[in-house]
Amino acid sequence: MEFKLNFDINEKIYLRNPESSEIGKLMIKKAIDLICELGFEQFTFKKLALEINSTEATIYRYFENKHRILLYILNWYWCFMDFLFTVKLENISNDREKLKLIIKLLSNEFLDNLYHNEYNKIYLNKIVIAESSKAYLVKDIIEINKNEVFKPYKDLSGKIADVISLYNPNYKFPRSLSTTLIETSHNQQFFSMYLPKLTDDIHHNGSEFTRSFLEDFVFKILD
Amino acid sequence: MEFKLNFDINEKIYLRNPESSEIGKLMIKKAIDLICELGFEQFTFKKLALEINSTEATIYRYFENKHRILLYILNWYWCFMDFLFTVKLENISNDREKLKLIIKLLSNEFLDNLYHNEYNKIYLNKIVIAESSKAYLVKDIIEINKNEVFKPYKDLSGKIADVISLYNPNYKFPRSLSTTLIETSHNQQFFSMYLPKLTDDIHHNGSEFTRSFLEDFVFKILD
DNA sequence: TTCAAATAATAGTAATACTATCAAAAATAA
DNA sequence: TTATTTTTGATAGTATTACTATTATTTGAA
Repeated sequence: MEFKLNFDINEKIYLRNPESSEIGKLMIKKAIDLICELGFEQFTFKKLALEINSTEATIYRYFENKHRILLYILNWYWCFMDFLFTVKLENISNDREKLKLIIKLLSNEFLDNLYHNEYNKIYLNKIVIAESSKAYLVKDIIEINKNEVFKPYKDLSGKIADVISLYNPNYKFPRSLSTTLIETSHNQQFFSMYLPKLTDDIHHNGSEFTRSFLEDFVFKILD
Repeated sequence: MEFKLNFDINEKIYLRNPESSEIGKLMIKKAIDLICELGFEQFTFKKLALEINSTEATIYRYFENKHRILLYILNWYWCFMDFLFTVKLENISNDREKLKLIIKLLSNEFLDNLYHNEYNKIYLNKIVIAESSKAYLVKDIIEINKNEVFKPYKDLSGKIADVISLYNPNYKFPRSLSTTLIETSHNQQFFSMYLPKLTDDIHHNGSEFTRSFLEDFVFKILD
């Protein structure tokens, strides 16, 4: 049995909700494929239009620009991760185990085929690793942030910070440690793939290496 | 007395060495100002040409594209940091003090007016924080990396890793910890400026906060 | 079935990311 | 100093991107 996951993505990200039509859903699906394949810089609405047998004009009715599509995809991912955290952590009472599981999820061992096969999760993952920082490293970050488009990321980071504080109430930097975990999981996976000299991943097993690095440092910090 | 710092930047980054002419030097100087002011995405050769009272064609004779200018600037910065590390660490025998100083330098407390006032170091710093990941988060990273354009970054990271290993020879992830320090120093400073909820920097003093977070982080991991 | 909404097809504009040409100016070598 | 090479400035041009606008057609909901 499969479930259809649906998240309420912040309305300010889109002009028309892509979930509200078939072409809208196809748009997101193919955008994930294309951004993964071409990289965000080379990704254009024209190429996406071609892919979905439609026109640029149609896409522009859904999204102001390609940055908004990236935000939409990342928001969906963050909501998905939040959902995964909720589901997978609820039965676990031990805070140490919770942290271990969080790190496992951040290192992308969630790629099981449970839930929702609408979007290609492997592609989604590559996008998160290689493109997610481009969502916030923009000149108009202040304006964009006013629309709460980073709320799902902040919520997710907040949840991890809560577990950190539960595990060690005396630790002074739960939020910063939380974002460091998230961002470092992306960085180390990227580096181990493309710039391995920047890591200690001698066996080239990216996500497994990242997991062990993150687990080691989190517990050294919190114990 | 002031010194003129000169680093040998990898020849594959440029078509013609900007250090070899007045207009070339002005090009880099103004590129730093413009990238800082407009952000890398909005920065164009046309705008830079206008700024240096020249033409796009002239700039294209020095650099293939704007990504190469970014790489040039970052290479200069990494060489500069390497130089700073060498100079400031040579008198220090205590490895713990060395690590502390490294963290201080990574948190941008190097903005003294010693050495070289050619480039605006405050701007340079903002570029490193907000734009440096765009140098490697590109689709053609594999091709680009073949030209050794990230060597200064790898060397710098390697030096930090060496100090880490000297301080604690049993620690298993010196390189990954080193890059995590570098990248986290950028992230936390950016977040504390624009997305403060992602940090614990309640007093909004960016680089001082980053220093204390990283120092706590490193010594809990290594002690 | 009728009517509003969404889409496709097409056109067009301003800006970007280049490439090419050639004359003028500057640097350098004889 | 003049001659020669190199670099620059001025100009032009192309393909692509990032949009906006218009209208005819299709779809779908009342």
